[in-house]
Amino acid sequence: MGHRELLLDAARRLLEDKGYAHITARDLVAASGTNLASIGYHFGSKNGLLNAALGDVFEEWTDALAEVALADPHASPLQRAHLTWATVLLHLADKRALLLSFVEALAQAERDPALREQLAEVQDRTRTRVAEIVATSYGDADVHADDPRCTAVAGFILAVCDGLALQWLLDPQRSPRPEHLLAGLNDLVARSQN
Amino acid sequence: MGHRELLLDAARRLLEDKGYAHITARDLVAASGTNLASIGYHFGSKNGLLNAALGDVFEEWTDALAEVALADPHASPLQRAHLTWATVLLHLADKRALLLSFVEALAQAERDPALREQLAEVQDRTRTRVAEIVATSYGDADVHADDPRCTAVAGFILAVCDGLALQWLLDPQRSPRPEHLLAGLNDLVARSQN
DNA sequence: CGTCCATCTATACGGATGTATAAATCCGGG
DNA sequence: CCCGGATTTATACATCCGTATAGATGGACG
Repeated sequence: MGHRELLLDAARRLLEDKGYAHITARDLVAASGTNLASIGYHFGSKNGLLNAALGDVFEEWTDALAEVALADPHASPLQRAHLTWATVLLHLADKRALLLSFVEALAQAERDPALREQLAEVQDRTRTRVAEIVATSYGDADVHADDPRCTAVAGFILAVCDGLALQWLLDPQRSPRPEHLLAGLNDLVARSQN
Repeated sequence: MGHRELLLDAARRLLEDKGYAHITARDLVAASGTNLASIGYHFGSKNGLLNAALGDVFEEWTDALAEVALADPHASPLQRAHLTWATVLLHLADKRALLLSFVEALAQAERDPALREQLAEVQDRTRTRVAEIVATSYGDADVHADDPRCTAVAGFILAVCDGLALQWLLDPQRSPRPEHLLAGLNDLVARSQN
């Protein structure tokens, strides 16, 4: 394996247990057994390397979620949403540093257009994907993923995912539990129909 | 005004238009017309100063939101939620750097227990406050803010707020619009009742 | 007026970091 | 075998940052 692959691997490992912002070029060298200058040679800069690695990890994470949401082909949209939220919360504990990496990257993206573009693209792809799942669960061939109803539901589900993760990051103890979310949602809608 | 107040003011100003992470001690000195050593003298450290300022700004922001949510005493919970989401999205454009400061602070909080404690406390207070509003709109004297139904709804509303803000930060163009959220929510629940 | 404490000033220190440079090494092809 | 481009190595550089230190200043008070 060349230094390129070694560095990419090390970056992924570090992202998953040290976060993004506090990884130094020398950390990457130590974890990969390569050389300081190889970072610049293969990736242009430290951030170039980190961002390349981050994209991969991010994508895998959303892949895993999509798989869960699709597990039961007969689930209703709400059931899928609930399942997704529950899964997010369930796996959060293992992925704390990774989640932190996303948050740090999000902050960093404000000053790094390339990174921002990359993250936005992943986000958009995720939204589209969720919209597709929603469309499928309509069971109506005329309803496609780009139907406003589907994108709306997708945006909503993902907003809850993001918000959940954020609240959990700050205070796991008091963060909402999935069944409460579902109850809250039902209650919210029920009360407005009186 | 002593250096203490000058620094606090400068910190708030910088937080609102430069974010958190990239403020240097020398920025604070320049913006306040004080002295490098005054930071240490009055606040112990640069982060001490920044965190003190951040707490204030954060609190004002949630105050403003609560006021909006309470504007119409006859609104249903869902109407309040919708109004809150719409308001968040509406004001986001003015508060971009501030929102970024929160995200950066959230990342920083992982390595700064005092900051984390402080942010978690504000979050908790906010959640309680929203729960109180929800309880009020039940119009039932037996339902209090600590009723699970209220805290559940509150957690849910805030999760959506957070998620919305996050998506908007990354990509304002394609972030969900409040009316779509509402439509998505209704659709989600309606479809699950078939 | 003189003392003393709080506050303010100017500067130095120590350290860490990302990147560039130049030399060494490797390896495939002629 | 040997050449040359690709890669790897070792190190130097330049910069920036947070904080500590030591002394100046100012004003309240006896």
